Amino acid sequence: MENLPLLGGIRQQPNTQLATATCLAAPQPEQHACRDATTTTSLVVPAMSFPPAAVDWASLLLPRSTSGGANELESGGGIAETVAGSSASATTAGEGDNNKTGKAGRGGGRGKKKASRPRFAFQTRSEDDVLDDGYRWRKYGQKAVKNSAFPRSYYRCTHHTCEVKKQVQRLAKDTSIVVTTYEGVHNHPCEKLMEALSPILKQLQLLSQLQSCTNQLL
DNA sequence: CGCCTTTGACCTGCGC
DNA sequence: GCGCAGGTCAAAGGCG
Repeated sequence: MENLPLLGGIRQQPNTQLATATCLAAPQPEQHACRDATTTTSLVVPAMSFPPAAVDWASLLLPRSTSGGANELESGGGIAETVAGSSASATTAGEGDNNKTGKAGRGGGRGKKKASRPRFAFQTRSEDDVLDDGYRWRKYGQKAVKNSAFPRSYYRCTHHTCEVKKQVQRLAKDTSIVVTTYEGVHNHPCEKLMEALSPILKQLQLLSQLQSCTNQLL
C-alpha cells in the first residue's frame, strides 16, 4: 500500500534522444505541471502527491519530442527512463487493440510500432508490485524477462474507452524497487479521485446554497 | 454472474 | 533467413 516515490529516480539515459520535462508540483487530473526543460530529464514526484492518482502521468510527456526512444527498463545499469513517442502517431498505430482480428489476426496488429504512444516509467519503493494509482487495471499478461529474476506484468485500464496500459516490473538489482511504465493517456477521470472528491464537492454546493440563502435574507 | 488472474501459445520486431 | 525476446491473446479457473 505504501508506495514511496524515489525522488529523481527517473533519469534520462544518455543514449536516448528524448526531450525532457521537470515536474515540480502535484498537478490536477486534467493538468500537468510540467515545464519544458532542455537538457536532463528529471521527473520529480513529490512525496505528498503519491500515489499518482491525480496525475495524468502520460500527458506529462505529450508535447515532447517525437523521436521514438529506447524502452529498456534496465539496460546496462540504467534504471527507469522516460520514453516519449509521437503523439500524432499514437492514434494511428492501433497498438493491436484497435484491430483484434480474431485468430487470423492474432498478433497481427500487435507490436506493429513500438513507442507509438507516450510512455514513461518511474520507480517506487514498495513491497507491493502494483501501486494504487486510483485507476482500475486488468492484468492481461505476465512475462519472464531476460536478465531479471522477476517477471514483468502487463496491465490494461479497465475503462471501456481507455486504452492505457502499464507494465510493472521489480528491479533485479534492488528488489524493493518497482518500475512502472505507463503507456498512453487516460481519457476518463480517476474513479477513486472522484470518489474522494465527491463529498467535498457536495459540501461546497451546500455551502454555496446556504450562502445564497443568507444573502437573500439580508 | 461478472470480473479478475493465471498461463501457455502465438505473433512481431530486431539483431546477427 | 533464423532465433530470441518482448508483447498480446484467450481459455480456464478462482473469487466475491
